Amino acid sequence: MPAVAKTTDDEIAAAARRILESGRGEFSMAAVAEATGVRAPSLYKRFADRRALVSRVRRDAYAELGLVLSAAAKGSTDRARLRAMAIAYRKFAANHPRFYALLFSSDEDSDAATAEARASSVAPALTILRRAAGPERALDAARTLTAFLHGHITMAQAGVFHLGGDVDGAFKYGLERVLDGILLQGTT
Amino acid sequence: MPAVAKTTDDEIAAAARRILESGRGEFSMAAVAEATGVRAPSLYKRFADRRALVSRVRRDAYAELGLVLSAAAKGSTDRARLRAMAIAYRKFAANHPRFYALLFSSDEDSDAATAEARASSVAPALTILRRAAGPERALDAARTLTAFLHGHITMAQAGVFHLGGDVDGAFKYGLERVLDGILLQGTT
DNA sequence: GTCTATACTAAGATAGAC
DNA sequence: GTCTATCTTAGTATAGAC
Repeated sequence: MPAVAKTTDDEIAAAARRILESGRGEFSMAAVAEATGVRAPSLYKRFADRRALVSRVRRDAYAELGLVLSAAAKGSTDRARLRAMAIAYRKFAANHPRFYALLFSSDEDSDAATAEARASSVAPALTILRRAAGPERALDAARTLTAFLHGHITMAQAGVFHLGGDVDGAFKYGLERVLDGILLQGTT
Repeated sequence: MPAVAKTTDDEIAAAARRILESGRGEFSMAAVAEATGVRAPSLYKRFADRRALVSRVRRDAYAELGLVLSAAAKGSTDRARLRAMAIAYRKFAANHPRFYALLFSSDEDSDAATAEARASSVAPALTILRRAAGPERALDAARTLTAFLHGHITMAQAGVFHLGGDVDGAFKYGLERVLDGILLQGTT
């Protein structure tokens, strides 16, 4: 019975993610194999190459981020909902820095599944912004907010902010100022 | 005369930068050596290891960005000066993507020289923001603006924005909204 | 300071047996 | 599907001669 499966695609992807999050660098195929309980060559029966595995993990990351954002979209006003989503987004990145970083690694990973996972992770914010920033400005507003979030997170992780001051405070201040800018007047 | 110098620290750093900007990945010591016209081992007489060379190139990047920003800080109002600096910042990143990326690679590169180069590159913006956002909010405002810029640039480079819409337009819109948010009322 | 030569490490990927 | 064994590429860094 050597042809019996010892692992699955899901297990391999989960192991890759675990290694990514625990380590300080990328995951290697050898490390993923060891964590999965098989030898490295066996991985290539399930994923064509390392890129394919990275791509799969990236899709998982978009999916999980989407769930986190949807769950966070609570509040009595659009502004409150956006604020809650922004804070959840930042928390997700802080809890899973390398998993999060995968979302923005430019691997020319332009397959349809990834694009769809990405689009659906932003969808709830876009729905709110169509109301709160206007239908024709919703996309630009989403990009403004996301750019601020991503920039703040990345810079904090890179240690660029260690010139004094309170990073949490800077984030809260910046978030309110960005919301001030993108939300229509009268949106509380 | 084998003890005659064939190269200098500056030449090595310049070659490393060139390779970084032209290639699609990191620079290798071997490639830097070849571009400099010496053999790889010779580099280790001038830079203790690869980290030291990366660190040097990063400092150069901060210095050059600082010059670009200072030169761009023209305009009849504080808002116009900040806008011009933001556009120059984005252009710098677009022209030298990997050189720019070096500024945010977390190498635990916390030597004093780097910190100083970083601080001085932000100084002109801080001066303006002390007036335009208030002295006690200048630092937070600078971080908000920089986070937006860095986030937008990074996401564009990663290809995250290819879901339709106009990236340049999104940038201009976002920049004005962030300026709306951080500038005190009455700042034209 | 520069060189040749080489040690060392790491990683991705494949061939072919079972 | 999984394995052992191996190929290949690539890179950092050092030893010791000149």
